[in-house]
Amino acid sequence: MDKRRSAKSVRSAVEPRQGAQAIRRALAVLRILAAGREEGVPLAEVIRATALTRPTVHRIVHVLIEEGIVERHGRSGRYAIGNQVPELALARPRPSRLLVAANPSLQRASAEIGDTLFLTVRTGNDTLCVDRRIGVYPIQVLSIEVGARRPLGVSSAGVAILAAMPAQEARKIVAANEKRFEAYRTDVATVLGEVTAARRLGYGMREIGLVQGTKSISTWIKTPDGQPAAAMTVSAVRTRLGPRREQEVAEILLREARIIEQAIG
Amino acid sequence: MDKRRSAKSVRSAVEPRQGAQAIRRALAVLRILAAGREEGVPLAEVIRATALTRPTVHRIVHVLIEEGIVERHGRSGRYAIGNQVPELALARPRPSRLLVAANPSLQRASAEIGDTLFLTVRTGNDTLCVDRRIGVYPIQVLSIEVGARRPLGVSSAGVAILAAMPAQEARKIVAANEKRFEAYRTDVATVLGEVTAARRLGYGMREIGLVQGTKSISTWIKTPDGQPAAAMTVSAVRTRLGPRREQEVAEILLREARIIEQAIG
DNA sequence: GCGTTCTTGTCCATATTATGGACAAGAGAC
DNA sequence: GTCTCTTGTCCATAATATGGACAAGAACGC
Repeated sequence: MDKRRSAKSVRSAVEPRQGAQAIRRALAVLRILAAGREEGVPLAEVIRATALTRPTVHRIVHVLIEEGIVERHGRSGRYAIGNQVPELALARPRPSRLLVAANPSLQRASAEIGDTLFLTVRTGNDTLCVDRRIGVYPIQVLSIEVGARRPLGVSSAGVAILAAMPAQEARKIVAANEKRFEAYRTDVATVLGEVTAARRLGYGMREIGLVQGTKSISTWIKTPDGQPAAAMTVSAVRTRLGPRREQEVAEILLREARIIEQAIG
Repeated sequence: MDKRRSAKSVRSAVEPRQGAQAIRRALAVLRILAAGREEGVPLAEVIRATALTRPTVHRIVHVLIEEGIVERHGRSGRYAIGNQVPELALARPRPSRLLVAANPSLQRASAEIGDTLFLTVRTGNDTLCVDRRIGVYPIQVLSIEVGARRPLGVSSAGVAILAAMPAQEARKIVAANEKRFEAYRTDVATVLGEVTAARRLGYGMREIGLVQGTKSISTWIKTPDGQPAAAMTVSAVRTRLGPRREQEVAEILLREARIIEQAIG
């Protein structure tokens, strides 16, 4: 408790504000629910993912239902993000600067590559798909949709974003997501290995994508202050991304990532 | 405290869940911030509008900033809805059912009337503009944008929505908004008078719109269970909405409102 | 310059609030 | 029937969030 006093002058950067445990917990719950999209998430999984106790999660979720922030699905009893969240979101200008800046690059790269392209941002300890372009090639990986949210580290976009940040910060995020990795059949060590490999390679890559038989390549996009802002990903059936083509695709993605960085600078 | 026990069996409908004061307060703050759109709201106004104390609002707002839910604008120091809210909103399917159902009616009415058309929903104690169609007439009321949020009662859409609900419930909402009416130079008595007039007339009307020199006409749209779901509004410069044309416009709005009610039923 | 009136930010003793262990009850599986 | 999964609830208690009081800064007038 004396720590608080001594750190007074640098608090904003260093020390989390106190006196709002409940609010922080409610937000943690909301973020887990957001990962469940329309179908929602059963209570037990929220408890697991947040490491909170049953009564606490139960209370939070039900208060949020009363407030319209969370909805409960009739038959399944799963909890999901409610109507009022997009209503609050209308207060912000849309589309975001990043989306505007990335648009031409996505257009260009999609035409050039022909496979599905994703734009993914970091939000807290998650990755969030914010844009998608379908290519011209007849076989496309469509399983990841705009709004898809996963723990940072389980997708190639997540690996790329982690690779673009200071190693220590990346380790902290990966550690925080440990409990959630189980559901994706991975673990802290595997993810950190992939991140290191991505740093060496200059881009993120997954031989085995989240979808069976697919392969993904991701480049990171940094803000002027060096923080990773987003990742640009190509996903395709594995046979379409052999070593030679991997090289080609990576070069296009790297080129466009630099262009987007200029645009948001 | 003994009340809680006796009401046990009907709690879900009657009694608000306890043990989450902080979360409820944080949401109240967020809703006020949402009304400030991009420009945001100064802290003092949040304190006024929520009737919370300064330290409480300050703490809530700054925790929400740390969590990315709220942003603070550089020069003005105002607080606004942050980036992470639309990110959470991506978890929901867009566009909403109402928007889909109302689309053809808005199209048709807009072409027929020629003035600006708004679709407005109720969210808590607020009205929220969720769609807008610009007409063909050269003078258009454009000051109200998608995302605009006001206390229920200050706009003709709000009056229409209040008129469509049980009188007692409407009174409760109007009373809850009392503190926020000042900023719009109105009060509880005036609003209740307008609501009564709207009930008699069958639609909401404001001779003096929120924008100087404009007039608005609104019809309500109800869900199958009789709850008001939205309002459909025409705004125009006052001279364009004389008694005869008011009648015409109201009839078109009433016709389309019934069609939308069928579509969402 | 100095006072006045705004604003935002902070401290800390305190009472209220949120917490979680323990238990209950319901739904499936076998 | 039992076992195992889920969700929901109670209530004594500790910890949390609260708000009165104060500080400090900004903008204005003179």
